[in-house]
Amino acid sequence: MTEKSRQIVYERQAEVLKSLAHPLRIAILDFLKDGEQCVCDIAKYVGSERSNVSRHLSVLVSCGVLECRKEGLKVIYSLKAKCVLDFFKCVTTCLIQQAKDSEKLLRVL
Amino acid sequence: MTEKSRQIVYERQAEVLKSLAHPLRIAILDFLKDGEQCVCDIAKYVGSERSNVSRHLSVLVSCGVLECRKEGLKVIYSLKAKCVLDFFKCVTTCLIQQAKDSEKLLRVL
DNA sequence: TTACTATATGAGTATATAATCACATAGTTA
DNA sequence: TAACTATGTGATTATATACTCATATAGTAA
Repeated sequence: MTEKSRQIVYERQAEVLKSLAHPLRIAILDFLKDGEQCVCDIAKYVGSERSNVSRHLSVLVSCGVLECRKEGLKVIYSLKAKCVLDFFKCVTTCLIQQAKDSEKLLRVL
Repeated sequence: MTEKSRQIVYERQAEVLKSLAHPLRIAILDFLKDGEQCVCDIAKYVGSERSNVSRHLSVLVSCGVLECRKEGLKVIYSLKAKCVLDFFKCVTTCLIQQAKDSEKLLRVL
């Protein structure tokens, strides 16, 4: 792999990770892990405007994390790359470690 | 878990994922997966200014992904949450799927 | 047909993030 | 001591991202 194509891979990987790196989009994943849902129900769950949710959904679709299909008036979104759900265990490990470190620091102060 | 604390968890998870969602920081992880390194060598590897790299490193440390120690003049950074390396297999799966989908579309056009 | 519902998108604004340069600090070596 | 090296940080600017509102489109139902 050349230096240039390595850079491109890093950029594309960053795009996918960026698509996951937003509280509202994480809430969407958390909702969809239990099954497919339409935009209106997703919007209700995450507590944001439909237009905003629609845009966040399209980010996730364009990165291949979600997929969607039309069903009458509704558009039904579902998880495509289920492996992203595994990320959260590791992320939670980081957060717990951070919390422990803060605690340790507090005891020294 | 209350609705409010759920939101806070999503936000903190997003912070950690955001710390990974940058090409330069992914390059750093790629370099550090083979062992600890000082800022100057990391900067050489990723091809960016030390001051810039230093800032990116501090983002990763503050999210608990990296840790560091002083050794004389140098500061040595290393992977703390090695589990983040597992993310890249899944991310690559998304990218390959995307590429396949584009290919499929091309054949229809 | 008209009225309605679900979804998507353009434009504008606010906010967040990244890169650069200058400078500060800490440790090293002559 | 002075000169040097590695690292970190403040300030500025450029760019990217997210949210809101208005509007467009597509399908449904009266």
